[in-house]
Amino acid sequence: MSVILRDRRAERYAATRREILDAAWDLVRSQGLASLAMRDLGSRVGMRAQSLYAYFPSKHAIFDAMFAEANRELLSRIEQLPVRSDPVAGLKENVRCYVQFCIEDPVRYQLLYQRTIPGFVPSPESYAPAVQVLDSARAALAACGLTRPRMLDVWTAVTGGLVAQQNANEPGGDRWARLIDEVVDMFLQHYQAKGH
Amino acid sequence: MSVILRDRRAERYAATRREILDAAWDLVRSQGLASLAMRDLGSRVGMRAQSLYAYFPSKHAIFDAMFAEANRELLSRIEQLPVRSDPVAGLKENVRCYVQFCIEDPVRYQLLYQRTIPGFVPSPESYAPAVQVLDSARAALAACGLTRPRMLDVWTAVTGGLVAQQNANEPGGDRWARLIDEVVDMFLQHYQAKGH
DNA sequence: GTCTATATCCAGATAGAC
DNA sequence: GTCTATCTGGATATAGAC
Repeated sequence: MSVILRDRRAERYAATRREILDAAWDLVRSQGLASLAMRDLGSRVGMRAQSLYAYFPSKHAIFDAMFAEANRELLSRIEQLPVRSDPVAGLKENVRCYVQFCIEDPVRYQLLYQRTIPGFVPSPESYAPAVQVLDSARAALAACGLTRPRMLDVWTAVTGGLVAQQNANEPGGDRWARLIDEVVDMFLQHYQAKGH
Repeated sequence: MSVILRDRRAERYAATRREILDAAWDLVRSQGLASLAMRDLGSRVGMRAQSLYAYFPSKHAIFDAMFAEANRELLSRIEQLPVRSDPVAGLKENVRCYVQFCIEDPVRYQLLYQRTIPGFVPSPESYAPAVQVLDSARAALAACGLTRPRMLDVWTAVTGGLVAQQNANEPGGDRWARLIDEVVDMFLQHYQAKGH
């Protein structure tokens, strides 16, 4: 009778991949996205650069895995937000979660939202969670009675603008992030008024 | 008696610098900022890469000259806007000018507002006009009775957000740019109301 | 001011032994 | 799965002749 065994080899393989990705995050955070080099990455995990190719077929594949990982992390946080009976509270929680995620790691933000790596295009699978994140914002707005596409565009501009200014001008600070409530109030007062 | 002669040599030198910068703009627009290479640039103007060093001491110096040029261009456009008796009209004209400048050339936007070139830091002289541009926004807001620093931060977030979304998601389009009036109205209705 | 020649260094990726 | 060895190509920048 056959027994089910853990695949120790696969486990070790996955653990090494995990280790490589962690090292890659460390490196890009300290030296910048564009400066990630296979050699540095290899030596960080105790390998020659060439050996990394046993785990990832290319450097862009590493970026793609990081891109997917970051998107999944954001989606996971959004999905774990408590359900609010007050839709405005829900909307504020949604945007707070998004802004916090974007400003707590400017390099991750750069990878996800600014396309600055020559030749890197994320795969559709890696990009997919971002669509769900946008859907969550759409749903949060709809719960507040705001369903027009234009309103979602203004919403992404306003919230994305806070994050962009924060990361560009004062990374690590909160000069723009602390304006969230004020900006959401401004938005809601405008669009929840009659006439829209 | 001495006569004043044109310095033909200096004129030629300046013209060649001008030609190099124009070629650099062409190249980064078609291939991306990060892909600008001295060889490509040289061959675009009919030189070896090494000869470019007679005109610019380094590649970063070329980026710095482009950075300065773009900032001066924006400031020049802002300063040439007609004076408006209606401060709201003045504010809208200011932001329209800014947004138009940012979206008509996404690569220039990337150079000015996203720091993505490893090691490149603009010189203070090149950066200076950007301060005056921000001052013009501050003045336009003040003319509308909005003088608190927080209001300027919200303003830069809102207008910067429109530009960031436009360039990131639909470069060359106007899906966010056409929301300017609506967003300015939202902003003014909020901050020109009593209580601020 | 432009050239050739070169220095120096780096990159991503592959082949094949073990 | 990791290594050595290597391929191939890229880069910025300098030296010195003309």
